[in-house]
Amino acid sequence: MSTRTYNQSCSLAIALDLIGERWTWLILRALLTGPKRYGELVEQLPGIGTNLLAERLKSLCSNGIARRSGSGRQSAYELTAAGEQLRPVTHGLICWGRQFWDKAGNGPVPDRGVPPISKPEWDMLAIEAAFRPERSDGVQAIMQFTLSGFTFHLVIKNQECRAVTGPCVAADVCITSDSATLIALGRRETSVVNEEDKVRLKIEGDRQVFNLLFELFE
Amino acid sequence: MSTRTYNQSCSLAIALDLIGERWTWLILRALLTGPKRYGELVEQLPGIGTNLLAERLKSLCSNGIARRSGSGRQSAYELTAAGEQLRPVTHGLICWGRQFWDKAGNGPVPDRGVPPISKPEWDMLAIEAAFRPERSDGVQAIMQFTLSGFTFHLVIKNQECRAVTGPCVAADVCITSDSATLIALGRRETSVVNEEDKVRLKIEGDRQVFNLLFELFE
DNA sequence: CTGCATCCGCCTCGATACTG
DNA sequence: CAGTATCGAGGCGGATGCAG
Repeated sequence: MSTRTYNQSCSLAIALDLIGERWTWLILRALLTGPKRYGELVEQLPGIGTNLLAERLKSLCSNGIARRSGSGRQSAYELTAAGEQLRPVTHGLICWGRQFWDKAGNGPVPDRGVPPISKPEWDMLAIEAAFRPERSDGVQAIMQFTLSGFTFHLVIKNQECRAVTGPCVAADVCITSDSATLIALGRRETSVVNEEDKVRLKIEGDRQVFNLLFELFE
Repeated sequence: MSTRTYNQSCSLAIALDLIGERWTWLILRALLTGPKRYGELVEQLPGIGTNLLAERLKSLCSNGIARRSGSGRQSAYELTAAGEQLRPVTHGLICWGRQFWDKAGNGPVPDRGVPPISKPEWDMLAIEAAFRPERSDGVQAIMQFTLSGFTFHLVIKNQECRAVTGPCVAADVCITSDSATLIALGRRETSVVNEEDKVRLKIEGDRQVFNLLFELFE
């Protein structure tokens, strides 16, 4: 409960006092895709101690970065405006981290032998981060993804891209696949036809909109 | 030496495995203002254990984020291209952290009673982060700062702003002050005349260039 | 059943002392 | 000057307990 601090008059040190401790930024990753209940957070943060999660949430709330929404039965945690402002920074960090992936999805510091964990929820922010607004002038589209059974959709509008949990009836195209296949496609290590043949990729709807994936994202 | 890892196939988690541990980002803060020797790093990171610094540096080097430059007598640590790419992300985090300052320079998680530490070196990145490139079209200038005895200069060119340690003979304006005064000026809590009267601010050279501080920075 | 609080073993951290 | 060695304190991870 002592909450170690750098105690420096420096914006960076203060920011790190607030969100620099272990797990905190990953909690924000989860909250950046919408409000989450305590149990959902536990699920999206494999290995976190439940006590630690509770403490981090308390700290985020008392510092005005998150808050509790709803009440009793439906209570959940959501970001405040200050928390929401971390979205572009998080995108930047995600873009930076991409270069350290190897083909197997490992970082340079893998657990000995243990294969890395993967959750389709994490791809939501990764896709948002890969969006290049400067290429999207005048583009408006909704793309729905179902990756390994998890469904979300991307709203592209006003040179912004936002990932939202759940399906969307107004989607221009629905893509059913998994994150590994999408990554391989993005890296041009395979082709759309090939992946459709192998049933790792299904495209329903406007294939022109699907092709935006290659034009607007990197 | 076990280097705990999140072990997730997620760019953000991988990035945090690399630079998310305690002190690491503050080491990068120091290296983002130029190569530093071991002793200089210790000096700019009050409270870090020397063993921890050594371990972090080893880890940064082995992951291709920093490297040793020079040799033997003159050896120092500097960022690689991958490390340098963290500059905009760090600027973003600094901008985000600014809102949590109180008037006294404390963050929301201050050490009980202990006044926060301040080093003019930290202001270099803070000023860089406050630079708004979109306002600087066609502007080219060099501003030299001496804050609490520490001198650096700002090179503004091509809609970019870069802080460099040490003086610059080609500076358009030389500013002698301290960071608290500059912050108060930026917040419009005081005026240039007032601070010059009280000898907390000295401006030598082109005052027009000095005024760029209010136009190009926030 | 969800949302935490408590407890405990271990590992990281922080400070100091020491060495090439 | 540039680290390495050591050791106590505390944060972290996992299991369990408990209240609404």
